[in-house]
Amino acid sequence: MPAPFRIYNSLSRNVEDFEPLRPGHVGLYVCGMTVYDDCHVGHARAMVVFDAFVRYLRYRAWDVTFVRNFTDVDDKIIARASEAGVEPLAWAQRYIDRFHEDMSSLGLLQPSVEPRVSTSMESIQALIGRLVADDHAYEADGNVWFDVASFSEYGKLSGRDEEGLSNPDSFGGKRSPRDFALWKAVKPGEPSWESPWGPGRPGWHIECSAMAHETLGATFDIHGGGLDLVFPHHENEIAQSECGNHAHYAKIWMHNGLLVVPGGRKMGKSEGNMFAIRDAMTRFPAEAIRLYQLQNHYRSPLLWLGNESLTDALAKLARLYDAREVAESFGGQQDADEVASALGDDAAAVLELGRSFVERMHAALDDDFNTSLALGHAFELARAINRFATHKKARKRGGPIVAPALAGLQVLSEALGLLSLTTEAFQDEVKAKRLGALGLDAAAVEAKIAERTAARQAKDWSASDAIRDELSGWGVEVRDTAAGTEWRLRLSDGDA
RNA sequence: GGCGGCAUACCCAAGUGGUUAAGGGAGAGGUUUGCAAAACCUCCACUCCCCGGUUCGAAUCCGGGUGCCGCCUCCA
Repeated sequence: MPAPFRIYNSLSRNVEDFEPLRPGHVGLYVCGMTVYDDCHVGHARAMVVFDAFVRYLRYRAWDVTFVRNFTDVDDKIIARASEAGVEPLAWAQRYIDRFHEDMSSLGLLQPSVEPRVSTSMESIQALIGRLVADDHAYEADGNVWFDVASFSEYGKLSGRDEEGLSNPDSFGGKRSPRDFALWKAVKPGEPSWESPWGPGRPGWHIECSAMAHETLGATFDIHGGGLDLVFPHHENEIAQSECGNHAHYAKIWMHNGLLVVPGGRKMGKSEGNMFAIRDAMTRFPAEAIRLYQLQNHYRSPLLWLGNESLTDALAKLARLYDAREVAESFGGQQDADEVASALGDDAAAVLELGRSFVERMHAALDDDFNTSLALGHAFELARAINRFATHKKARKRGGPIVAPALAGLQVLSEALGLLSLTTEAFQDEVKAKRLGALGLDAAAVEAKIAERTAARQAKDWSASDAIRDELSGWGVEVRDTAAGTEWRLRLSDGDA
C-alpha cells in the first residue's frame, strides 16, 4: 500500500486526505507551456514543484500517471511566427525542443504523456460536439461558444459570481459576456483545422479538458498548475469537462505560488522581467535551481533576486553535499549503539537523528508537500554530522554512527532530486559553470595551486600567502586539508 | 471596484490552540588552522503587522483595521 498523504485542494480550500480513484494510482494533469518563447525561472517553479511531487509520490510507491501538455496552437505563437516569417507549428516545435532541453538540463523527469493541441484535434472536436449536442455550447458565425449560463456551478473554483465573470473575447456573436470560445473560426493567414463548424482552431481552454479526458479519463485525481491559471483557465476547464463528460472533473486542484520580483510583481513575459532558465543554467548547477524552488512551501510566493537567490541556494546545497561527504569518509565496523555510547552525546545525537530522519521527512512531505520543513530537517542533520565530525575518533570509528543518516539522505535524491550527484561531480559542475562566469580556466588555477603547494612545502609562508591572495582576487578559495589542497570558487559577491 | 491569498528576526523561512517560536543565510565573538578556508561553539524574535474578542492558555481561532500580492486581459 502506498503511503497516505494530505494535500491542499484549491476547490475546497482545505487540506484533504488524498483518496485515489484507483487504489495505488495517482492521475495527475499539469498545465504546461504555451510554446512561443523560452521557459523562464517562473515557469520552472511549476515544473520543479510538480516534478518533485511526482518523484516523491513514486518514491512512496504510488503509480503516477503524469500528464503535462504543450499548447502549440495559440494567438501568441501565431503572432511570433508571423513576425519571424515561420510556420506557427514550426515555431512551436522549436520552443518545444528548447523546453525539452531546459527540462533535461534541470534534471526533470519526462511526463508519462505530453499531449499537444495540434495532435489532439479529434478529442477536442469530440468534446465540443458533445457540448453543442447538449446545448452547453452554441455556434455563431463559425465560432463555437460555451454557454456559461448552462452550468450552474460555474465559478466554484475561483469563487467568483456572475459579476466578476465577464470574458473579453468579443468576436463573432456570443450571447453573454461570460461565454468563452471553444472553437474560433479561421482568420486569413492562420493555421486551421476542418471541423463540423467550419475551418478554425480550438479556443484556449478546451484543449486541456480534451487532453485530460483522453489521457486520464473524465474524472481524475489531481489537476495542477500555476495560481495565475485559476481564472479563467481552470474555471473554464471545469465547466467544459463537467458538462461535456457528465462527470466530476479533477478531484483535487493543486496550485503553485508564483515567483515574484522585488518590486512585488510576478515574473512574466508580459512583465518584461523574465529570466530564462537556460541563462541561469550557464552559471549555476541544476540542483541549485531546484533547491531554490523547493526551499519554501509550494503554495507561497517565492521572491526572485536573480543571481543572489541562486548563489544563496548554491551555498546551502554545498553545505549539504559537504556534510554528506564528511559522513561518507568515516570508517569503522562496530555496532552503532556501542560506538555511540563510547563516543558520547554528539555521536548519539547523529545516530538518533539519522534513525528518525526518513520518518520526519515523510511526515513533512506527506503534509501538503512541505519541502521547506523537509529541507530544515536535512540541514539539522548536516549540522549534527559536522558536529560529530569534530571528534577525534569520528573518522576512524564513526561509520556505523552516520550510516542511518547517509541512508536517510537518499530521500533527498530519490524524492526531491537533490543530492543526486557525487560531491565530486557536483563540485565539477559548479567549477565548470562558474569558471566561465568568472572568466577563468581550470588549468591556470591548478598551476597556481601547484606553485603554492611547493611554497608551502618549503614553508615559505609569505610566498604561499601571496599566491592565495592572488587566487582569492580571482574568486578562488583554497582549502588545505589533510588530504591535500582543494580549491573552490567563491560563492558570494563578485558575481559575473 | 469584485474575488482569492499573504503579513514570523537584517534576509529567506517552518510552525496554524498548550514544553525554551524549526532550519538556512548574513552579522558579532570564540575554538581550530603556519596563516586562511571549511567545520564546530556562543550570541542574534520574552515575541509572531496593528486593535479588540473567544479561551485556563493563541503567532495559531473570531471580528475590525493597515500593508502587500495574485486573478478579473495572455500567463507556471
